[in-house]
Amino acid sequence: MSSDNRLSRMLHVLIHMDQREHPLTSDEIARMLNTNPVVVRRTMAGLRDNGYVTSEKGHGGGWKLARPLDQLTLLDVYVALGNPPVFALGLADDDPRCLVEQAVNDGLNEALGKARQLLLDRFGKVTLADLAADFRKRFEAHRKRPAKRVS
Amino acid sequence: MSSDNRLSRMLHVLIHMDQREHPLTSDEIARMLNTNPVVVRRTMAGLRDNGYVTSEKGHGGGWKLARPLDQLTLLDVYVALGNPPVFALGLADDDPRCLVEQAVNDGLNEALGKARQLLLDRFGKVTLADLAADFRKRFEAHRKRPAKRVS
DNA sequence: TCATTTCGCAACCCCTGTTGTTACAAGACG
DNA sequence: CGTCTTGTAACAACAGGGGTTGCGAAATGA
Repeated sequence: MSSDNRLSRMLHVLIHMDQREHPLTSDEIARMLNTNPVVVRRTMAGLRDNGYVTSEKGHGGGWKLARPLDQLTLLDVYVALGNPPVFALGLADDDPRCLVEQAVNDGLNEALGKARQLLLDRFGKVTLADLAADFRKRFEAHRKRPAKRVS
Repeated sequence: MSSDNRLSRMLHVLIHMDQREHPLTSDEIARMLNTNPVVVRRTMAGLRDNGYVTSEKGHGGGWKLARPLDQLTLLDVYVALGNPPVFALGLADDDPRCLVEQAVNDGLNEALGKARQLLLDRFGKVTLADLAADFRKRFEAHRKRPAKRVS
């Protein structure tokens, strides 16, 4: 597992939750994600703390969406996960004495900062409803052409 | 180690190499980077294989720049390091059957792809000479005002 | 009341990739 | 030949996401 899949997984789950009436249990979600319920609870905890989903214990319990998908952006979910690092690339020393390294840091920071900003701006503009709409389009196409296309 | 510091380190070293006449040994470089010579050789190997630096054994040996800094971009160095992953974020499944997950992947891939492209485009436009020029500016400023400024 | 369902959470191990370290071979120079 | 220096293999250290087990607590239903 080289990379952090939490955002991807949470988006996936949230859209499924919107498609269903009843709450989803951690166990059901775990099967969707090919993982196990503890990982699900651990990851969803941030979304719960931010009020995007609610969890209920006992019979008939599980996870429910707390707001419509068009009021939830990818950025909201990303932030709810605790702003995990975007880049695998980093600086050798954040506050170096060497003037050469300071110049290098500034050059890299400018490029990384711009890329990060572009990414997060985009995340902030895309709602989960946008992704769900894309899903519905695929679903319609799939009904008409259920055979596998191998391009 | 949360992130990959090789690019940052190599940029740092290459600019120092340009400031000096004689070859730099792995040992000297290691001291600059607060690491040890084996790490230096391992990391510089990619730059050597791409012809950006040369290495010589024995007395008076070490590492030398093989081309001027204005003919070396950050992208060149990045690629010479083997195109390491840019993002710490990734998809749960690269080729999912679930249509919801496909929609999520497309949404994320678009945002990540654009950010990656912006970053690498920028890397391709900045030469090591640009960073060196920034260093020289800092150096001049430092000579006039050597006292620490704490903002 | 009691059993069952379900979340909450701590504690641990596993995996992957960078970094650090030791050891040794091989080439270059005096 | 002796020393300097790179080249490389092998392995430990470390960090962070992910997986697993175990147990507690709350809600439900009989």
